[in-house]
Amino acid sequence: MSNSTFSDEIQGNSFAALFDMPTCDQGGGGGDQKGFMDLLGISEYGQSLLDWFPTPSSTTTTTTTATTTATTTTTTVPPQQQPQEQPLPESSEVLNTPATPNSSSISSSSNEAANEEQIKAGHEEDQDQEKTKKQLKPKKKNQKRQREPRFAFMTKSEVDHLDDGYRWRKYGQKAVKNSPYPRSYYRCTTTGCGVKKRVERSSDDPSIVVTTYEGQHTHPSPVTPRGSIGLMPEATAAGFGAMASSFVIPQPQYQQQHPHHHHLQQHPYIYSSQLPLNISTSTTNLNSSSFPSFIQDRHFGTSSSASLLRDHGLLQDIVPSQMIRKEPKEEYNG
DNA sequence: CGCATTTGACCAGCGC
DNA sequence: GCGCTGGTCAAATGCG
Repeated sequence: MSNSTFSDEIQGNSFAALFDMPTCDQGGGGGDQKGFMDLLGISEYGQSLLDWFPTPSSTTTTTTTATTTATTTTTTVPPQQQPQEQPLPESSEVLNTPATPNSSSISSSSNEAANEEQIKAGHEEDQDQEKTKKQLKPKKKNQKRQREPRFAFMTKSEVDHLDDGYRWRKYGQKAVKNSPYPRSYYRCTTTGCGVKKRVERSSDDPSIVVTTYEGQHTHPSPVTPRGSIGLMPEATAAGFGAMASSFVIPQPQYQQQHPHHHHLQQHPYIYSSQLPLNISTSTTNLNSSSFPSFIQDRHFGTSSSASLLRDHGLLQDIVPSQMIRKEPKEEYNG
């Protein structure tokens, strides 16, 4: 079931957050009506939070600290919550994430590097071998297919495929076991960029879309999202409802090299996979230690935090994966 | 015409 | 070894 899939990553230590997307996309919101969410998640590599979402400004170290220090409060989801326990093939990587911040950072970094190498090599190989007409990828049997670091996030949206500023090409769709909703596979269309993402709906709550990114873009976002959130920081801080255009995945390198990519700064919520998932839907908790302080520091600042706190309703949509999985059942059953 | 999507087939990994 | 499932490929099709 799709549940197991997400929860795999979620349990493993990937982060999960739920956002209530404004449904402007349906109502003729005009423009890039794709549901927008500004939450960024990190999965297996706690440290990679930085890699994925480095602080655009100068608070990088803050993020690092917050990410690593939070490791003690990892929330694990009791297996029995899953109607069907399944082996977690994907999560194997996720779950194997080193528990120690340091090791995670190191392994993560090395992994990334290694992965990149492999990706490049793989691409060349593929292009050669693929030309041999679907001779069926002579994948290396010796070593398991290496997966890139992934992170998943949940979005409450009517739109399956969120516009994140990059161009994606759908290359597959599969029915998900125990889920009425199919899973779609996308690949970044940019040459040489092997980033992939999967999009599927939660079987528990159809309104929730789970997007899993795999790999890192090797290029800047080709598309400057309209409504560039970066142009309306206040609106962003004020809440998701005000944001309309797209979900932007920041690219570390380019972000730093191209500070004009303001929209990349629009990530009010960054969850470390190792942060407590029991972030209550209550905004109170957002203010407490259970909510990564760096998030506020980085993205909201003091004034923004105030705005944040005012957005009680919107923030309530950020719920831990546990709740996402449990609540619907209760609701539906009750 | 070029690009994106759809969709059936195929392969790899894993559990039994 | 077999079957199941996830992931990928690529031809066919659709769309601007």
